[in-house]
This record gives sequence, C-alpha cells and structure tokens, in this order.
Amino acid sequence: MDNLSGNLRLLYQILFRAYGRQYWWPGATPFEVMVGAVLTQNTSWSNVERAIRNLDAAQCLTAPAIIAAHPTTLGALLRPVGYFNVKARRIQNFCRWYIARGELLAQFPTVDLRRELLAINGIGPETADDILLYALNRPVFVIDAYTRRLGTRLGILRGDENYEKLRALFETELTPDVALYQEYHALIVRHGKDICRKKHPRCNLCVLQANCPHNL
DNA sequence: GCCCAGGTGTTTC
DNA sequence: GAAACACATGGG
Repeated sequence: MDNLSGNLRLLYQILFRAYGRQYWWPGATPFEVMVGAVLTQNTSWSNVERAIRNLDAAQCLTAPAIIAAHPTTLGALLRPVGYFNVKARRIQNFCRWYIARGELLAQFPTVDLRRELLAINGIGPETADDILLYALNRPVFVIDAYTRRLGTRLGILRGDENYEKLRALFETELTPDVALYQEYHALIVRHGKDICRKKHPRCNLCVLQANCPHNL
C-alpha cells in the first residue's frame, strides 16, 4: 500500500493512454446532468437517454415542470430507466431542493452542498458526488462499483472499504483538480464497460498493458 | 431464461 | 448494526 499516490497517478496515465478523453458527463445542461445522475442509479446509460428524451418531448425537463407533474405521469415518462416509481419520487425530491436553493447554489461551499444533497431522500453518496463534480464543477472524486472492482483487481484496494474511505483515499493522493477528477472517473467507467468480465475474471490490466503478468 | 447495469432506502435478524 | 430485500427496464 506504499506509494499509493504513484499507483493512482500511474493508473490514470495508463487509462488515459488507452482510451483518451471521454468528454463526460453526457448532458446538455447542468440540470440535465443532475437529472441523469439520479436516473442512472443501478441502470445502464442507454436507458437513461430514452427517459431524458421522454422528459424533453413532454416539456418536462425543467425543475418546475418535474415538480408539477403527477407522480404517475412522471413515472410513465421514466419507464425505460426501471424503478420508475421510485425515481419519479427521487427527482421530485431533488427538484424541490434545487428550486429552494435557487441562484445561490453556485456560491454555496462544497461541503454544505454535499451535506444538503445527502439529506435528500433518494440521493446517496455517488449521486451527490456525480452532481457536485459534473454539474457543479466541484473537486469531489466519485466512487462507484467500477472503481471498487478495478482497484480490487489491481490489488490497490481490499474491496470492502466504505464509500467515504475510498473517496478520501483518492482525494488525498490526487491534487484537487476538477478536470482530472472528471476525466479519471469517466475513464474508470469506460474501462469497466470495455472489459469483458468473463474474459478477464482476474485482472483488469491485461487489456491495458501488454506486459501484464497474465499476458506473459 | 439468466445476469447485469455509472444505487439507495427500508425491513429484518 | 450488518444483511437481506425491494425497486423494474433493456441489452448481452
């Protein structure tokens, strides 16, 4: 576990060389990014895109419209993302907070925003950090299942660390750089989608480096 | 037909 | 407190 800083930086370089820039988050506006962050919970992004198109087509891609919509109507638009009844409630909860915060949002300190986001029913640590990093451009490192899996397979992590522990790990070892955090998380997800778990059950480096021990 | 996906909240032991 | 369960669609 020594020289972790070096490991995390090296991993970033390897991923960047393998995949290049990812142009994340896919979303036209910050608000759309926030909505997408809630909708993508345990759901593939292609399904989220359908739901966002539905919202847009129904003139329902604004916070006031989402709040005003009947939960059943909203649920029908969200059908493609799965858990649509749950997520209808969740984005309404989020939008009520978003409206209440109003223009002052951009000026709030990151720690305060994070605490408030986590207090919303339906916003957990990953969703909160997606919103902070990709919609509000705050230097918060996003941890997800791909991050855990990759770190575990590379032997950098044990795998059972809790969310805050992992976030602290990355944020301590990397300089607080929004562009770096945005790109790093995007690369981890890209790699996670790219590798086939059945072909590479043990090691994620195989597909990145020809000199990985498993390829020798 | 079965497993998984850019999680989170509630219920149960 | 941890562990199990509920939420639900679309793609491989």
